[in-house]
Amino acid sequence: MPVETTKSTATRQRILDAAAKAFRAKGFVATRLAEIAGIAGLRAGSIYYHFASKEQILEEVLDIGIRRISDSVQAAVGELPDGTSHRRRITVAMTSHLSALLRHGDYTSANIRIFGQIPEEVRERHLEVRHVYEAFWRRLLEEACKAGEIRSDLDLGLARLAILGGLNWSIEWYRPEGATIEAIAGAFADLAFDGFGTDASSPDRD
Amino acid sequence: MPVETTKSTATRQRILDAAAKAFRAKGFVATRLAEIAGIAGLRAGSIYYHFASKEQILEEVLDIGIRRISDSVQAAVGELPDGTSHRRRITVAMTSHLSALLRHGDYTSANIRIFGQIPEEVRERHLEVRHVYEAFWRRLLEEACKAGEIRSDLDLGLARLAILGGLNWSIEWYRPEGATIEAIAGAFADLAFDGFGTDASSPDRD
DNA sequence: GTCTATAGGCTGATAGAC
DNA sequence: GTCTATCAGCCTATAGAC
Repeated sequence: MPVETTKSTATRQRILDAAAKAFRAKGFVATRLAEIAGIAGLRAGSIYYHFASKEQILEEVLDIGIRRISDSVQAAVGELPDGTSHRRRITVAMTSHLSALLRHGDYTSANIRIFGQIPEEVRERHLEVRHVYEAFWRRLLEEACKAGEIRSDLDLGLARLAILGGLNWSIEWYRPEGATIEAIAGAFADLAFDGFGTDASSPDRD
Repeated sequence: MPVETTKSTATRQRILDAAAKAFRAKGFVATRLAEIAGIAGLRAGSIYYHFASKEQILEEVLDIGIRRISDSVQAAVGELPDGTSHRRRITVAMTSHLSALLRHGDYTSANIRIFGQIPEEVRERHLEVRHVYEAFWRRLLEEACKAGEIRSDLDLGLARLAILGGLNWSIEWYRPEGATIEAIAGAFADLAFDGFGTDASSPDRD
């Protein structure tokens, strides 16, 4: 284990950055240590001064990824003044989630993208961190529902999955040249609250 | 190249089935030929009688995956009687998409899941097939919009991405023990058309 | 702290027997 | 058609010089 000097910390950081970028682009197994080292500006063998194994790098990248999303969303929502409408709170959460995903990209995208393909033990350990974030969203929707801003006949779990799914999927199609992140998130939020149907498409309801 | 006998075709099929299952679960690079062979009931070397390379197996699996989704959705929508509402058509398309994804699973899920992590040349070639399916959805939404069943102030491209994103993301969380595929698709369709907001959450609009 | 060198293991692919 | 045997290459990880 390396002593904590500034140089060590900085190199360690460069390795993590490089790994996140590579994992995001090619996946965990397809990424070679030599490639990570290359991006970070050193040789493959040197990585082992900072990390015990490739898998340990993966764990840290995953951890940082979900934490960045979680922290930024909770901070953004937390900064809203008391009495902010739940619609606004949810919109801000969606915007912040998308921004963390697409803007500070590598860690967060790597997390989302390779999650289905990592070693089982790593996944199980990481799931705990995810559940904390999920719980935040569950509460957010529940409170909006209690306040009467979300229909009470709704399956909130499915709604949460639909929202986060639509947002997370953006890493597959988002291109910086297109609509801004804020515009996308805003459109998705409006869609989630109002739907895209008209009165003409309204079905018979009980 | 193998002659087309029934035995050859059957074994070839078993290899593809095995590959789809493995690719879905572990990704392309992490899947070993020995593993595919094991599931298919033969030895790694024997695969090369049926396929020229691991990459060629991947291409076929991807192709079959997107085609299964595309065919099943277009067939389901095509069977609807003339005059069926656009809301119903879109709901049927969503249900069929989700069903192809989660029920006949391996090829379709593999396609969705590993798409971001495959060799570049394979990806580019495969994108063409995807665009055909996307075009179908674009038309579906456009027609609904023209018929007045979708708000005309909407960005249909974003709406399509939101819908398909929410659906595709289900491979990350769907479990057969939970809600049925039809129930999920129905809930998502209602969500897409009506949103989950109430009058109380309706913002000021122009 | 980072390097070079290399061990040790595994993998995709090929060749030839059956 | 499928097997066994094997090659050549690549990769993670380690050891020791600097």
